[in-house]
Amino acid sequence: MVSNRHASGVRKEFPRIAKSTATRLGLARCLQGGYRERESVGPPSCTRVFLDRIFSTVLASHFFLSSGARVSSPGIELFHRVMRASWADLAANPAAENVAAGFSASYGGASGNSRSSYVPPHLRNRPAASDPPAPTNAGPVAGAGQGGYGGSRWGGPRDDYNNRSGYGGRGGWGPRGGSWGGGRDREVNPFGDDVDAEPSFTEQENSGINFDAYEDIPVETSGQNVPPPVNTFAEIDLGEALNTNIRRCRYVKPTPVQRHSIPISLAGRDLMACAQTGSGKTAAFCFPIISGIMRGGQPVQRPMRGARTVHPLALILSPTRELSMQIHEEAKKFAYQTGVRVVVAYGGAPINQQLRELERGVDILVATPGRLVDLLERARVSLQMIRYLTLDEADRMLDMGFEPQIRKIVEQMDMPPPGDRQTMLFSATFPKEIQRLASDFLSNYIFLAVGRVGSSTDLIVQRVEFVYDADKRSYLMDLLHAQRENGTHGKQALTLVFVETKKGADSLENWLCTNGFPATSIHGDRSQQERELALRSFKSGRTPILVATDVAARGLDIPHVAHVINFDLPNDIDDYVHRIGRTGRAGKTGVATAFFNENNVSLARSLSELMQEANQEVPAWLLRYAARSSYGGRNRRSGGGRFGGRDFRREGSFNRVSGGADHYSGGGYGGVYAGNGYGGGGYKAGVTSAWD
DNA sequence: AAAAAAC
Repeated sequence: MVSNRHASGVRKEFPRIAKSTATRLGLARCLQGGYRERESVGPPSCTRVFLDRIFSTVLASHFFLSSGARVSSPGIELFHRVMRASWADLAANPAAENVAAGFSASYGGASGNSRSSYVPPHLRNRPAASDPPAPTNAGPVAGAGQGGYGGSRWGGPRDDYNNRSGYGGRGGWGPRGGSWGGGRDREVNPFGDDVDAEPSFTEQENSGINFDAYEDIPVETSGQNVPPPVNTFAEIDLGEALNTNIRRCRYVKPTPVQRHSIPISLAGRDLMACAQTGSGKTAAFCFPIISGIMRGGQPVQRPMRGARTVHPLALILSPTRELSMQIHEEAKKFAYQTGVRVVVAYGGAPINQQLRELERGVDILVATPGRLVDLLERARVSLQMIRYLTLDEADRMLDMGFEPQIRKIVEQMDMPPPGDRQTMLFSATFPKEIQRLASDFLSNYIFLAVGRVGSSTDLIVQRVEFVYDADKRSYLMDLLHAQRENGTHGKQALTLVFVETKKGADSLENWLCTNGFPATSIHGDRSQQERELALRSFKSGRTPILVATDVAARGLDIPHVAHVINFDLPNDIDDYVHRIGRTGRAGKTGVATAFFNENNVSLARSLSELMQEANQEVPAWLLRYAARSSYGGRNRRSGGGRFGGRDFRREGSFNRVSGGADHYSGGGYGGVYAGNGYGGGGYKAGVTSAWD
């Protein structure tokens, strides 16, 4: 029905073709070139004028940024400052690269182990833990929160670090053993020495965070004996190899979530953390895991009886394949030359290659639930050595569709129980029910909620247009043309178009391509190959328009998304928040446009409230819809969601963290968290918290 | 009601 409306849409002059052919043809056309001139559709002129204004601002910032020109907005100014610092930082550390090269040079000679034997991390080339070789590291502050498990929690301190020869004490953080011959095991440099398709894109993405806004970021922690936050990476003793990688990633300072969560994790504590991706969340849970694995503290690695079962030490679960891939990519950077092996496993891809990767040894396994269950049932993976468990997008993972699988993995296989492992849950929203579910997995955990980086600046301009279904394509065309006509030439400024259904995504992609727009699509009915190709093509700017279902709504960090269009609004305000969070990332500005019509009245209230809190202009007609509908946009999960959900253990105390209330309702939240009038316990639909 | 997640 819905899709019929789409299908029978306005543009009769563009007859639909059989999907497969049309898509292929369209794709080919898209790949060849930019937008074709639009045929003769007269847009409402006032809309056009307005759009031109927005786009000239937003897109200008995007493009001037990449060309180094200056834009006089405070946010951009900060961005530039950070960027300069980052590059300076890199330039000041050419030594790091040399060190790496040196390691590589001594690589072959030093490692004479059998190539098939997996050397557990704690046996790999380590000097004594008490003597971290830190020539370039500012003196590590002793005891920066690592009290928990340094050596005692999982067995005594190891003194067999030095059983490898060939590395001087200082060089001890070199490559893992067991690698020789044919370069099969050579660790690929994930930092782009190898030519990547989109170097200019990836280079900046992690450094553009608006660090100067940190002081404004509100933070709430609760739990017993919360370790204090740190202000610099130098305060944390993560090890030289990890520090080198942090420099390579151009991380200058820890982000707020890192400042708080890393000491907590290093102290061995369980954690429930509210923070958006794009704020360094992946690093926040990867650093302590990698560091902890490098420190050893693991008893003897079990002999691999039954030959093929592997025993990862850490498990990171995420709800989509692409997110797992992204986490894997990130984690590989952090683990580069640390000897810690990161392997990813997800469905839709041939399992054999993943099995081979696993057989070569795995310390950190990143996975989607389905494939992991498969691997567990085949006894190719055992969880009995798991010391770290991380659920990314934990609210989604514990949602109805996923919860049974997660429970199976965490509770019904051979994973150590809470307390014997360290569990870290990351999500943006932690409604009470989800917290209650999640607490089954946790032991004496700390709750942490961190605001959005740079949220106080209005990085995302939110717009809502009333558009009937039949007019949506025409409106979309207006938007895309306005974007193009502002000098972007269809390159780099990426547009992400969300639709409700997979069918709708196919249909819209087809229509766009047929009309000369370089579009592609991603959704769950496409093959994994197609999904990955689409994402790459979008990221690289080759097809700067991506039509997506909610598979792309969460967690994906796609730099340079200038515009998110909610072609179909979601029924859930949380999903809306996740979707628009794909833009305005890393200190950049972004536009989010939503097409609203009478099918979306249930969202009216929560949407208008959300927009008001974000200091956005709310159209009068939307306010009228909102006033008419009572409980809009409410969903089963969003009870009590505010500021990423507060710690449900404190729910008894109705007060809002006296002294902290100012904190939350102050200007610092850019609205999404701010000034919510939703007193404790009560819940109104629109109050979502963090953005991811 | 839809989407996601194994083969």
